[in-house]
Amino acid sequence: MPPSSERLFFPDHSACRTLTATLYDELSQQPIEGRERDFVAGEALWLPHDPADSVCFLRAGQVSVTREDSHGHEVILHVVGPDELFGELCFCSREGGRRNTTARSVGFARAVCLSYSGFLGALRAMPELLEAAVQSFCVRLSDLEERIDVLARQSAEDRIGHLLLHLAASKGEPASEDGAALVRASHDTLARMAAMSRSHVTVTMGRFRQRGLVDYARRTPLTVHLAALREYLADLPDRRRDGP
Amino acid sequence: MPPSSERLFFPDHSACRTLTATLYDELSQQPIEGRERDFVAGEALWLPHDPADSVCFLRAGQVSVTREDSHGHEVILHVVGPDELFGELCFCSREGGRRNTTARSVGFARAVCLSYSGFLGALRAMPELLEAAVQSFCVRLSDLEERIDVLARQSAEDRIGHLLLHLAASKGEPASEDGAALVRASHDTLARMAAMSRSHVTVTMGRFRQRGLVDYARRTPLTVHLAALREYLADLPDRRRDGP
DNA sequence: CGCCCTACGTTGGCGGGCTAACGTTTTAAA
DNA sequence: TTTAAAACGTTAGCCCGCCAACGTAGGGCG
Repeated sequence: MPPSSERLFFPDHSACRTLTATLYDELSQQPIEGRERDFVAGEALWLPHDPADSVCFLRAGQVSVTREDSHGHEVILHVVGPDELFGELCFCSREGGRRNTTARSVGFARAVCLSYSGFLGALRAMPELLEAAVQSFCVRLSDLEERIDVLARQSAEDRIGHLLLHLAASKGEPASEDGAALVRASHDTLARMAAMSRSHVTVTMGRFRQRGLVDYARRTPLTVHLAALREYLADLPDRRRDGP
Repeated sequence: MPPSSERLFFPDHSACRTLTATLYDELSQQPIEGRERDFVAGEALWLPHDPADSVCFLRAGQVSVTREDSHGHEVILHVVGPDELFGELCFCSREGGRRNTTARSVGFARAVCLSYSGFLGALRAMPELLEAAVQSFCVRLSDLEERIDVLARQSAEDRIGHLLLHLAASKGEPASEDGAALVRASHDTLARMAAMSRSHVTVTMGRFRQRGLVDYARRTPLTVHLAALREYLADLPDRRRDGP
């Protein structure tokens, strides 16, 4: 889609994920110490004080990884989709080897969890798995950097707008219309991703809808008009901070 | 230091880094396609439009990885210290395999860069290197999640306070005083990390200093009184957002 | 010594995002 | 059906963090 699109090693993440999925599929059939478990809606995969001693791979469903401060405000760090690796903060988290985050299944979910040694062993045994894992790490890092880029913006339109572009690029589904993407997220979810109040998300999204940058209705997926939104955000007034 | 401190796999990151350093040291003596380069102060290691096709390892100096929006506002994503792996976003960045970030040396710096295939090959060839690389990925992920946790806070004292705690935990040096840590960062740097204005950082830091939570003077490293600051932040008034 | 440059300090004013407190619409459960 | 609970919509007011535009302190360099 970008004007100067050359041949990439992996054009997008779906390729990475498919690769990863296949390999983890083989992996789960190996006799290693990984156990598959099912989770009902809202069940916790781990809590902040749990030891961070395993890596997980999501087979089906959705899992949200959140972090909350002392006052109970919750930030969504990561929404894990099928065939994604997660929980990799293991082995070196600073505060006593604990998770410091909460992982909950959204709806039904099925996940495979591996111990650290089991994970390393599998990486050594299967070269292609190593490649897939590196890809997975890179995707996560890229995702988090993009999240920081979103949170560093101070205007509400800037934050929500760029969050939508990010979600569309990473988890968006193709829309019927051309140059648009479907994003499944409630205003409340967007608020907890952008660290804004829910009502202000609604107000901002309302403005976007009036300008024809997005389309949505109650309980239906958002339609993001990518080019129009991008152009609008680029033309936003320049609020610069104190200079030298 | 935490009350319930059990035996950890790696008590802190210095262990990871030492391990990594040693291994990369061996690595650089292997005849693989990695080349070492020196950079003068302010020189760019890469620019946003450069292809993201290599992994780097910092031997000496400091490198800042930043991202800037369309209006030229700059956010510091990562300050790389000696013996750290960086530039791992390679192989799957969405926008055409470009960096989308800028890496500049702060002062003099020396870095080794490996191609993707060279990196993977080295991981396969040296099992201990694999372990070090996984550690490195985990550190980066943990760091970025903590940054998100900081940026998600809206009060200035909350943001700067938690940023200081984070910096003290990750890059802090032991202070003469007990329960304190030294952090080397200017107000301007803190501002670009917390996405705040420089002047407001100065105001907030001034308040912290008056309360005895930090100590600093011009051009000297900050002294952060960890326990006191933590307690102060926990007692901050509860600004909660609109509930159900 | 005088110069520049960086880093920290200070204030006034203003705008935008949060809080609070509602209302409306739709889905799911009882 | 009734009730409850999400999810989206709206407004008023206030606080706080940004902006602008200064001032001050020191370090490095000629």
